[in-house]
Amino acid sequence: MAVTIYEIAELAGVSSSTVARILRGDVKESHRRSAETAKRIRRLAREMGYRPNLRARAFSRGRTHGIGLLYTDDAWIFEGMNTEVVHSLVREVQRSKYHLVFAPIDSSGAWEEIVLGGQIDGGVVFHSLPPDVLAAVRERDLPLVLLGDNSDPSISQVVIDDTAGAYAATKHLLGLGHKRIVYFVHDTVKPHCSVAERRVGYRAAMDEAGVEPRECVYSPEENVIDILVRGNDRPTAIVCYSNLEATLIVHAMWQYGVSIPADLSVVGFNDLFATRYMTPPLTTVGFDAATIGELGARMLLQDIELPLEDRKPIVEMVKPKLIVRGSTGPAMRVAN
Amino acid sequence: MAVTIYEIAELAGVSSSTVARILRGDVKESHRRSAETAKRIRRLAREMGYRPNLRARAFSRGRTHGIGLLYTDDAWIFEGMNTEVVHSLVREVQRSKYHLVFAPIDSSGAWEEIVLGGQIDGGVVFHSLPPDVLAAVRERDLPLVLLGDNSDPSISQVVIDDTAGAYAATKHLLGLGHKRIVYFVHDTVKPHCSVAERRVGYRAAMDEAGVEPRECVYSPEENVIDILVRGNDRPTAIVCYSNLEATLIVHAMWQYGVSIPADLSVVGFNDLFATRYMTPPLTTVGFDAATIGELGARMLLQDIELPLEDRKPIVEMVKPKLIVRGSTGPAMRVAN
DNA sequence: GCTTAGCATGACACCGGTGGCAAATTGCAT
DNA sequence: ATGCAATTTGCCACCGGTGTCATGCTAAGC
Repeated sequence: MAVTIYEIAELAGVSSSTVARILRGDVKESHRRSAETAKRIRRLAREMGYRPNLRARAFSRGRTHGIGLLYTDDAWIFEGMNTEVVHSLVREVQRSKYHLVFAPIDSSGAWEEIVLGGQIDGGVVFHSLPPDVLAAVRERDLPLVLLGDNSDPSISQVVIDDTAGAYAATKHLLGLGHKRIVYFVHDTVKPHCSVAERRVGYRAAMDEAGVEPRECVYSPEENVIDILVRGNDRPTAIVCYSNLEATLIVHAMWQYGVSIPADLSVVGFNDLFATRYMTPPLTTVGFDAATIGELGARMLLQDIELPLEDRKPIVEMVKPKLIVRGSTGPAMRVAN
Repeated sequence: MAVTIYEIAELAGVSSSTVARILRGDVKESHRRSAETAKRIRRLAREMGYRPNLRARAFSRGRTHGIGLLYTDDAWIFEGMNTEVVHSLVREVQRSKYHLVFAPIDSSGAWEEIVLGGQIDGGVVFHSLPPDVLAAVRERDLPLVLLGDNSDPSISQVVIDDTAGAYAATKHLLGLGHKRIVYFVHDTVKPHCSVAERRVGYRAAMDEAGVEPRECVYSPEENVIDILVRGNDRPTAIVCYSNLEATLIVHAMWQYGVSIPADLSVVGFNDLFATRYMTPPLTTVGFDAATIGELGARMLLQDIELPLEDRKPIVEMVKPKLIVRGSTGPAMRVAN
C-alpha cells in the first residue's frame, strides 16, 4: 500500500540504495549527475507521498527512536508538578525526532514487553526503579535518566535541591518571628529521598536559629487537629513536605476556625497553578518543571547517541525558590 | 546479543518455524512428539532468556501494538480530569499488550512521523483532530476513538453528557430558590462542543423554570467583579463551565469579602481531588474518568482487531452526576 | 495392515529498510 | 590524454520474525 524506496527506485531508474541514501541525506551531491538524480528522486518521493517505514528502519537499525517513560504507581506522574515535567519531556524528546512511550512498572509486567522486547532506546525514570527492573534495563545497556531521585549515583539524574528549598522555607518562617515550627509529612507519602532531604533543610535552619525542631506525620487526621488546634503548646507555623499537606491543613483549619496566616502560617512545596488561588494563596517552594524535563531529555538523548563506553552518569541539580504569598505572616505577639 | 529463535532452533535441532510457532502458542500439541519438542523448546527459551524481538515482529506483521495518544495543545491533557483519563487509558491498553505513545499535534510535525511512519495501530484523540491530521490518519486506515468530542459522527467516540450535567447543576440551584443564575465561561477556554452543550443544559433548566438565562464570559477580571460584586441586579448563583471558573470565582469572592455560599452559590464542573478541599468544598458535576479511558481503549482495540470493512463508529455516552458539597446554599431571603 | 484425515514440521520468500564492499563515474591536476 | 583521488552508485547480505506451502508423521477407522 505505502510507497517504498523500491518503487521510487524503479521509476527513477536507479538502485534502491541510491534512493535510500538520497532521501536520508547521506550524499554530498558535489558531482553534477548526483545533484540531478537527487533532485529527481526527491521530487518523485514528494509526488508519490513517500514516507520511510519506521518499523522497517527500527528493525534494520536496531533502534526504535522510542523513549520509555518508566514509573511506578508511587511516583504519581499524573499528579501535580510531575505532569508538567512529562509535558516538557514530550516536547523536548520530539525535537530530536524521538517519541515517548508509557512504560508503567506494575504487576502486569507490561514493562518487560517494552524494555526487553526492544521497544525503546532509553528511559526516563520517575523516580526510581525496583531492583529487578533495573537489572533488566542494565542488561540491555539502555541508558537511563532518573528524575527526582538521587539514590543511585551510577545513573544520570536530575534532582531538585530539596534541602535548600526546605531551608529557605524554614528561614522565611523564622524571619517572621516563628519559633514553634513543625515539619509535616502525610502518611500516604511513600518513603522517598526528598522526604529526608527536605527534613534536613528544615533541621539545618532550625538548628542554626537554635530552635527545637519538631516533626509530625499527618495521620490520622484527629492527631493533626489535636496538635494544631487543641494542643497546649501548639505550633505557629508549618513547613509542609508537599502541597498535599498544605491543602489538607488549610482545609482542616478552615473547618476549625483557625485563621491563616493570623493564627497559623503554612508553607507548601511545589508551585502548582491551583496554589495561587487557594484561600489564602499559598506561600510555597517552587521550581520550574519544564527545566527538569528539558535537562532530563537532553541528557538521555546525548547518552543514547554515545557509544556505550563513553557514557558516564551526570547529576544536574535544580534550585528551587521560595514564593511568598498569603499563607504566611508574622508570629503572633501573644505567643507564649 | 539477544537470543533469537534461530539459536534456539539450532540447539533444539528443529527449524526456526517450529520454535516460533511453539513459543507463540500456535501448535495444538496433540501428537506425542510435538508435546515433547514443545516442552524442550520452551525450557530452552526460558533458560536462554529468550524474548521475541518486537521490532522484528512489528516489521514483519505490519503492526506495532502501539496506540497513539493524539492531542492538541487546546486539549489540556496534562490538566484536571484528563490526566486521570490518560491514566486509565494506559492501564487498559496494557492489559491487551499494547502500549501508549505520546503523539502531540503541534507545529513540530512530530505526529507525522508517528502516524505516517507507521508507529501506531490506532489512536485515541483528545478531543478532536485538525482536518489535515484527520485526512492523514484516514488515508492510513488507522482506527480512532475520540474522547470528549462529538463533532464527527463518522468516528467512534466516548462523550460526557454535558447537557445533562449542566441541567442537573442548574436544577439544583433552582431548587434552592435561586432565580438569578449565571452560566460562566472563562475566555481562555477554546471553542469546544462541551461549552455549547453545557449551555444547552443550563438553558433547558432555566426555561423549564421560566427564569431568564444569563451568560457571562470571565474576562477581563474586572468585568466579573463588576457583575458579581458591584452589580445592582447581581446573580445569587453561578453555573461554571469548569473548575477553572469555579476556582477563580471562589478566589475573587474571598478577596472581596463575598461569602460563599451565603451570598453566592457556585457549582463547578469536574470532580477533581482538590475541589474537595477548597474553602468551601465545591459543589460540582462529576464523572468517572476511569470509565472514559476504559471504554475508549476497549472500543479502539476492538476496531483494530476488526477487518477494515467491519468497523463502524460507536458512540458511548457517560452520565455525570451532581456532587453537592459546601459551595451551594439556599437563596437569600432578602433577594429582590 | 492399510488408508486417510489431520496436524506437525521444514524450507523459504517476504516485510523495507541499512550498511559494507566493489565497481563505476567524476573532477582535477599533471 | 592520462592518472589519481574522491565520490557516487549498485549489488547484496542482513536484521528476526511471519506465513504459506509442500512434505512428513500420527492416530484413528476399517
